[in-house]
Amino acid sequence: MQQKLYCKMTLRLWKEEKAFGPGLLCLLQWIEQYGSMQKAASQMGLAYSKAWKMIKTAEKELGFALTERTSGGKNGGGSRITPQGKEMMQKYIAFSKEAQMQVNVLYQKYFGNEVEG
Amino acid sequence: MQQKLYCKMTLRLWKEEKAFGPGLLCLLQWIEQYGSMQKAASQMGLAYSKAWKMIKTAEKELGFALTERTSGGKNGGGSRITPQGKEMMQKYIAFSKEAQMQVNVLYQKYFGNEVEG
DNA sequence: CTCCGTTATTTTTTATAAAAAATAACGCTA
DNA sequence: TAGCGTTATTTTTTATAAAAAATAACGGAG
Repeated sequence: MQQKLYCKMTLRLWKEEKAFGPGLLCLLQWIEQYGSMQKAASQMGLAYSKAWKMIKTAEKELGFALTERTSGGKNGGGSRITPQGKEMMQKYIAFSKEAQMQVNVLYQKYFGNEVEG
Repeated sequence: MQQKLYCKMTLRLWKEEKAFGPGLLCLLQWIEQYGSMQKAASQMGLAYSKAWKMIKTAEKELGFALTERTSGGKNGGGSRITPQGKEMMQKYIAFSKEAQMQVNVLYQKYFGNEVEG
């Protein structure tokens, strides 16, 4: 049996550059779990330098810090999510979830009777 | 004054590979206007070979022809949109439009009070 | 049969994005 | 002071995507 036609939706927040999207959300979630940018990037199969640039760009665009990062010290330092960062994550998750549900309904309305194959 | 935060939504239809998206829609619209893949691609600043691959992939995934293409003859041939292709375009446009409206409402709900700057 | 302007297809080149690597800095510990 | 494990940053390399180029085929007109 062949795979059915389906719809992928992506929501990205922009200013001059991309400010927030699904990749960044995922990265932040892993940072939250590990307390480390390096471990988070590694978990995602992402180059550390890429992860670092994503966060740097997003924070510049948003105008506030998503993470608080320290280097050096007992365990070498680490990263943690700021309250504003956490709020952003929660809002984006809720926004995406609700949007996805609505789009699913619309997709059924327009493409629900597509044959599979 | 700085640009405000806003949201970009993209809707892509998939099977194994990407089957339909905003780029392909645009390409088909220019083909409809010009009756030529070459002119349409040129209009979009797109390489002809890329345009050709996009259509070929989409038609393979969807399982039906979006365009009917002829080469040779009086004016060298050309491309026209099949009835199924036209229907696909119309459905995708309506789907996107309605989804965009709903997402705009949601965006306001979640991010409508963001400061600009 | 040759010319024309298109589509069809493959190959080569270029541009872009990502990864990898290398180095520095940080600040605590011992 | 040296070592550790992290973040910070730049440079180099690699991978991917797109563009460009080249060639063939098509089929009607002259």
